[in-house]
Amino acid sequence: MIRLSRLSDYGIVLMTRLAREPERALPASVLARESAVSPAMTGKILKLLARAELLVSHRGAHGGYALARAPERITIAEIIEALDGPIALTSCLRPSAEGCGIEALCPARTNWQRINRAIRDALAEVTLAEMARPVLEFGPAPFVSEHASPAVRDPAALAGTS
Amino acid sequence: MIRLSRLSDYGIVLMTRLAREPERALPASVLARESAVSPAMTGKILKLLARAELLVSHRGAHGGYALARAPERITIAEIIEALDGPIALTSCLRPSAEGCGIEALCPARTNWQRINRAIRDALAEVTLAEMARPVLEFGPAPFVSEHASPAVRDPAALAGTS
DNA sequence: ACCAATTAGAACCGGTTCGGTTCCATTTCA
DNA sequence: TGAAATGGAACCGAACCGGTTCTAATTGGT
Ligand code: FES
Ligand code: FES
Repeated sequence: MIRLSRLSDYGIVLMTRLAREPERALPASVLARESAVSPAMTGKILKLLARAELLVSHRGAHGGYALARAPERITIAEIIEALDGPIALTSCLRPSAEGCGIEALCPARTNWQRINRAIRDALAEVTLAEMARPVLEFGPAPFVSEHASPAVRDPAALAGTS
Repeated sequence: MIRLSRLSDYGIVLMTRLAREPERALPASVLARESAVSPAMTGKILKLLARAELLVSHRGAHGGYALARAPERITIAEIIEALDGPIALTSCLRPSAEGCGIEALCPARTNWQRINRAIRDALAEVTLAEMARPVLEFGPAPFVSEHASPAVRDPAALAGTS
């Protein structure tokens, strides 16, 4: 049903958290805690995002991750592509996949591309900055979401360490 | 990676085939053959589409399926929703799913909705008629596509029974 | 009346994917 | 040198999903 992989889901949440304090580097552990994503998953995801150069990492004690660019210049599409590979609805459209040999014949092809492009554009138009922008006007909301590993669903996280 | 389920993929192909001759009812068997989708899958899909009232079915000998409305009035979004349920990227947004209890708090929520809406709109703006519109100008293209069950990939289908 | 064609609907099955974890190596700072 | 981090890979189990099969109900033709 056109679903987003959990990886991307969590990834967006984590990035959103980072977008609240650009420049500042946070270790995976606190990102995990404050975003209610399991530490293991968090690690995996941050590593991927760093490899994709959406994050810069600093190793060693007092290390951590920080956004590689300003939140306004990072799009949801980029995050998804970093974590789940290129955005392509059908296997036919996936770049290197052996997938489809008869593109030249298939009458549906360019139409698929139209749909694909539409979705890609939609995702590319939402920036991290927009996602981070709090919805409620009475102060910054606590950073907790169901976009969280099933386990970590204890309200303790609500304490808001930020 | 934001992928479309095979069910919807095939479904769109089948619907596209039907859109070439609206009004006319075709039995599942010939739809399967001409669209290069396995007969079993075809049956399953058509039943779902009929139940969703996108198709009208006629039982018994000389039965078959026909579009319930004009191709211009059927959107890709409808087809996908008929086959794979409501279009919702994250589990939080899925209607009845127990999913998320803290929507009121989650700062990301309305932002997710924005993304979701964007995609939905993109899909709702492409009609079957547009999909059916052949791309090449030299005559109607043969109806074969990789949007087909792995098995049925024999070029025999190219014979074009239409 | 009967048979063949066809849809309706459900149950079932095997495989792939993916969410999630764990382990070890490497880097950095105190 | 040791604690705190990230880097990277391998691994596992389970849910999902593509795909099949079987039986019942309906309809038209002979
Ligand atoms: S937690 Fe449900 S919308 Fe974010
Ligand atoms: S067959 Fe590959 S695009 Fe349709």
